[in-house]
This record gives sequence, C-alpha cells and structure tokens, in this order.
Amino acid sequence: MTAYNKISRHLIAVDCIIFGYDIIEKEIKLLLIQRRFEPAKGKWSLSGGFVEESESLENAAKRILFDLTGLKNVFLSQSYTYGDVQRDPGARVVSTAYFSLIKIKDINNKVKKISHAQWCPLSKLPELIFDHNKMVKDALKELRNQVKVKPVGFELLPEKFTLVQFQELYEAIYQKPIDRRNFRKKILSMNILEKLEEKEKITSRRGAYYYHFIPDRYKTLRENGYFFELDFSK
Amino acid sequence: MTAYNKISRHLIAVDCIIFGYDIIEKEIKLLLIQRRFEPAKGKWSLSGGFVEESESLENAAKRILFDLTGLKNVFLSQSYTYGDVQRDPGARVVSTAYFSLIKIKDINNKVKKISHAQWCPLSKLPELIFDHNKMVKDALKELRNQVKVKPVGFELLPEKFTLVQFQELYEAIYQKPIDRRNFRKKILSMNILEKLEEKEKITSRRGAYYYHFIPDRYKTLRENGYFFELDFSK
DNA sequence: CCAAAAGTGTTCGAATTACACCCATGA
DNA sequence: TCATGGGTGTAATTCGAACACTTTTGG
Repeated sequence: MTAYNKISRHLIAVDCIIFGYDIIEKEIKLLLIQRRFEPAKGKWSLSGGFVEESESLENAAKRILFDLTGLKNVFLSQSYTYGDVQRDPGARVVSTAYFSLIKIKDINNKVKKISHAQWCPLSKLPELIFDHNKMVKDALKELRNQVKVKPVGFELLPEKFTLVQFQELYEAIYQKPIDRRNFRKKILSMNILEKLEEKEKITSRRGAYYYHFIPDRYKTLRENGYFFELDFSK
Repeated sequence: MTAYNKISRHLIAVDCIIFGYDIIEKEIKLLLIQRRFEPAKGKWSLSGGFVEESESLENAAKRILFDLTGLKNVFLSQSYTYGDVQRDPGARVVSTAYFSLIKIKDINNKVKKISHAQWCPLSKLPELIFDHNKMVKDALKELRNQVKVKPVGFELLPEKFTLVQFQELYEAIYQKPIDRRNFRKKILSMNILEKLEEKEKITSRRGAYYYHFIPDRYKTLRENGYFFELDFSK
C-alpha cells in the first residue's frame, strides 16, 4: 500500500474551447452549449465534463469532444488549468482547459440537431458560466501564439481554399487587416501550399485559384515550427 | 445539493520546478529533493505536494515553495498539467507543474541545512521520478519563451550585477554564446537598467560597472511584454 | 609593462513594411 | 462595357548578425 491515504480528493473537469472558422462570415466561432444541469442550468458554457478514474486528461478531452461532435483526431492542445477554490460555486472543481480547432462544416448538420449547442461568433460571446470567459480569452491568446509558429490554418479551412480565404482566416484570428501582397509573398514562400487548376467562382466573376496544403511539407512544419526563434543566437 | 455526486475524485498534486542561477559557476540550477516516502523513496524529484481541499492550485504551489525555501512572493508560473493515468505508479495522480525563479543566495544557507535538498546544475540532472524529467524539459522551454518576452533576469540575479553577468545568465538559459556588443546594445536600449557608480572588482583588474533594474520600468515591461509581436500587423 | 577582462561602432544582408495598378470575367 | 474582386512588384526601412580594436588597472 502507498502513503497516499487520507489525502483530499478532488473533482477534475476538462473544458473544451472549440474554435471553428466560418469561411462565409469570416469569423472565428466558438461551439457553446447550454447547461442542462445545476448549478447554472440554462446558461451558456463551454463543453466540459468530469475526468474519470481511468482516463487521462487528454482522453477525457477527446471523449467530451467526440460526444459532442462525433469527431476524432481533431487538433487538441492543453491551454491552462484553473484551480481556484471558488471557481465553480457548486463544488470545488479543478478544470483543465483544452482548445481544439475544427472545420465547422464537418459537424454543421450534427450541431444543428443538438438543440442545446450553438456556434457563436467570438465577437458576440455571451456571458458564460464560472470562469469560462477567461478560459476563452486565454485560449484565444494561445491560439494566436500557436498560429505564429505552426501552420494551424489547415485545421480550420476546408480541403481546398483560396488565398483570399486563407488571409481572411488570419485576419479573423488577429482581428487586424493584413496587406494582401505581403501575406501572399510570405505564405507562398513557405512552400506549404499547392495551387490547383480549379477556381472558386462564387465570390467573384474572375474567380480565384484554389490551393491546398501539401501534406508532407505541412507535417514537417507542424512538428518543427516554421518561424525561427528570435533570440541572441550565434 | 448539486449534481456532483458519484463522480470520480482524484488526487491532485503540484510540482515545482525551482530554477536558480549560480552567478559564480554561470549555470542554471534546479532545486531537487530526495523523496522520503514510497513510491520511489530515495530517488530525486521535484518538490511537490498534494493540493488540499480548500486551497487553490497556485496557493498549493506557494505553500510547497514556502515550506522548502521559506520564501514568499517569488516568481511563479504555471506550466503544464500532467494527467496520464499511469504517470505515478503509486496511484492515479494528476499533477500541475509550476516553475519558479529564485536567487540561490536567498536560500543558500537554508538549503544547506536540509539534507534531502540540493541544487543541481541543469547539465547534470539525474534521473528523476515519474515524469519529472519531462516536467523540467517543458518548464525550461517555457522559461526560454518567457525570457524572450519578459525581463525575467531580475528574479535570478542579485540586487546589483554587471552587464557581463547579465549576459552570462542569458547564455546559461539558452546554452549559447551571445555577442557582447549586440547584447549590450539591445539590453541598454530597453531602458530597464541603471548604471551605478560602483564597480565589481573581483573578476577583473579594471572592474565592471554594476547595474540594477529600474523598478518602475521593469514592472511596466513585465506586465506588457517587451518584444513586440511578430505578426502581420498593419 | 603586460595580462586579462571591460567596453565600444559600424557595416552588411535579410526581412518587413508600405504602397498602386492591371487583369479577368459575367452580367 | 463596366463593376467587382483577384492578382502582382518594387523601393524604403528596420532589424539582427558579424566583426576587432582600445581601455583600464593590479601585479
């Protein structure tokens, strides 16, 4: 037997900040749910759940994500663990937040069928329960950081997309306009994109070429990061 | 009553990665302890402990740090939460790691009296229990990231220090040589340092001027960050 | 006077930014 | 033919990297 007796045990939750990108409305959206139990029943919140005895934190996050969206193998990244005693008025719950990136289209039909779930634009976030607004804020900061270092766009865009759409995604993430020529120059110089024959002809008469990610190159960059360190190296 | 019944409860630990800088040996060191209980009794580990019913994660970390070092108000930053089921062979324990920066001198005498605690150079880390080596690795990465954005040196250096010493700290953190002129140019341009009249005359005949942090300026930069974003801003 | 460490500027190349006009097409 | 959005290049600037000699002083 171990020395781990008589020690406080705690409820551990995992909350998922689920980001999606709406390519039409050019907005980052968050998948929210309406709580079906007390405390705070009826209020909007992140999708979360308790960690079970024999599952890792990460698996708990995957389970919660799967239960809501039916998706597996989605991008998932731990952001922060919230441990204030009073953060959940119902009980002392420590919660680890994970953020994930998914393509809205992948689950649009499913979400529409779930009456208590809804995509909500970042700009119109309602008040969420507990410290969930803070979680979103922190995760967004984290997302912005990761975007700088990893070619994260892949997770949020459809299979093929135009450079204009790609740029709009970045503008949505940073909430800032970006110079078109500079953006293209930079992105194309990374050699992660391949131009396709096909054009997107919905938004303009002229049409814009579709691109897609080059999987190999994309994976390499994902793993190694693609901006180089800014430090005093020699 | 809430709906929080019948849900698994878990042991939650906090582990502290305590970094110190040895200005003489020019090395980052880690404060390690030798475990006094099973499992893994006698092996080296980070300083950790269980989170109690009515303390926040952060307060748990502060408590653990205080018990070991007697210090309060030290730099403390959450790094990551480790939640694999098997990470601690004794029991299922979820552990949140915090890293802290302290001046070795502040607690040198105290540490010497604690037989089971020891400063260990990063370069000579022994095998630690459980996933503690990974925790150190992650925390070091985090430290390197933070150093880029925050003037963290203050926490690790004595009240007054020379520019050479300041540079040596950065070299120790990055494990890379840095060009002296470029380093000075950059650091001085931040206006966080004030040159003192006094010189350090131990390591050279000529002597090197002491500097110290300008508290106001330092605080501002700590809070706002001092490298500006590298992004597609306009 | 000399060994040893402190201190100091300039040049070069790369990367980022700013900026404006032509192109293709369907209606 | 024209309105709409797509596509393209260049010049100016900034920033980081490389680099070597002079100064000080105790022994």
